[in-house]
Amino acid sequence: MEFQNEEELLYKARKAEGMKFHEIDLTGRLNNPNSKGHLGQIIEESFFGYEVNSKAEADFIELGIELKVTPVKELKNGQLSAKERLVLNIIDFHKEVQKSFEESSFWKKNESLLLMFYKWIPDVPRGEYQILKSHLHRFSEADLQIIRNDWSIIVSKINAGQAHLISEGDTAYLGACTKGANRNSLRTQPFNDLPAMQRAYSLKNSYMTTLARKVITNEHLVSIADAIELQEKSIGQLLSDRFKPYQGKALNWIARELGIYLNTKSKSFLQIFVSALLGVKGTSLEDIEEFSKANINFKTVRLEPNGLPREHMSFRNIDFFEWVDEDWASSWLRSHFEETKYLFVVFEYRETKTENPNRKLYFKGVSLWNMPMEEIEGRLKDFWLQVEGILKEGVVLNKTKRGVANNLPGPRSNGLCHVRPKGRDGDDHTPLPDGQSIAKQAFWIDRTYIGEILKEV
DNA sequence: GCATGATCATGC
DNA sequence: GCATGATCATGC
Repeated sequence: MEFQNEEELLYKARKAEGMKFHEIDLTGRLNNPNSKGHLGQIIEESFFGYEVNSKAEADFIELGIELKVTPVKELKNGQLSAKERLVLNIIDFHKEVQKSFEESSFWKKNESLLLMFYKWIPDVPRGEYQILKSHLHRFSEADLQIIRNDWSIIVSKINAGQAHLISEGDTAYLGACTKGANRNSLRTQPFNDLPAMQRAYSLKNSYMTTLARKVITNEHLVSIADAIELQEKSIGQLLSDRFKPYQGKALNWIARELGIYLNTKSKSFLQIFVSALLGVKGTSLEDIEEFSKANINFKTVRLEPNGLPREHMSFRNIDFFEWVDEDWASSWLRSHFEETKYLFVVFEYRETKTENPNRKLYFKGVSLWNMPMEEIEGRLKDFWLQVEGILKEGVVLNKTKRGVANNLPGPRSNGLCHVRPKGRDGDDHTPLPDGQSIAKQAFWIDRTYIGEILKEV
């Protein structure tokens, strides 16, 4: 079927809204177990009636529009979320470095995307999935500035001979995710003899989630930067600049200046502080567009006069059954640190607690950080494997004077991260795969490592 | 002084 | 009720 213009195409695409895949499939692809997951092909073939292809040109060539069929899911709290990142075209490391953004394979193929969102439901046959929304997506100017910057980051890594070290965490909206049957899907790279994992451009899960919520459930977010500002600065630079006027100032001075009440003990302290400094007082941080799309999380850090935090930094509690069920490549830990950026909001004490129990807190600055790939595939991986081994062999629990000791890797065991308890009390237990029960444990990053990252702030 | 196990406070 | 961000407290 040929479409004369995009209105015609969109009119047709919208007719799919509300339909289930078994109502669309005319060629029996749904029942073919070898045609795994290719719901997009059913749409191409049975709904739009054109031959399935994998050409470099866009799917609707005449219109320069690329078709993408992509799942969303419902979270436990009822909110809509992208089920996965949107995987775009494969990157040819050799060719891409010779191009400008405008000539890039990314832009050539994905400038206009016809997105068809369908709802994925666990344990339901694929034919029952329903198309929720057809949407013609064009990048806003502000998004485009960030994506240009992301594209340059990816290309400069290839130029630096580091195609094998690319990580999704390096960029904000546009990622370069691994794509291939397995870890042996390797390709050569132009400036290094080391082979690199095959990679494709992708729009990050967080970007797709934000987009789905906007398009499907009309949720609106607050933006902190416009296209003009983003033309000159990355999000990281922009944030440092916004926070700069307050650097080195005492917290109570800042609070007075901004007309906010800050109780450092309160859990909403960080929200209030950051949103006030960014000029969007009262907005919760997850409702800030740029943070939501780039999957930026927040952590407060309080440095002691020696430049180290007093405490290690805790993350989510560990589900030990999940740990042994997954393998490293698909583990929560790996994906989390590959896909998440952290904005550390750093404060410092200038006196020790013994010198002055009522010491003041000063704002030191912010730092946008993601765990480098070398670290993820190095110490983090070793740690993950070590824990997996202990869980499979059985955890050794020993009652001591101070509670129950275990043989999971503790602080300083690798300089990066460790396992430590985090629960209501010592009786707040969780089951282990070996049948025992242990006080709830969390994943922690060592304070020395945090201190190291924040040295330059 | 720090590792290490334990616990608090808050918000959903 | 529980996860999460944060902090306490003590023995080595």
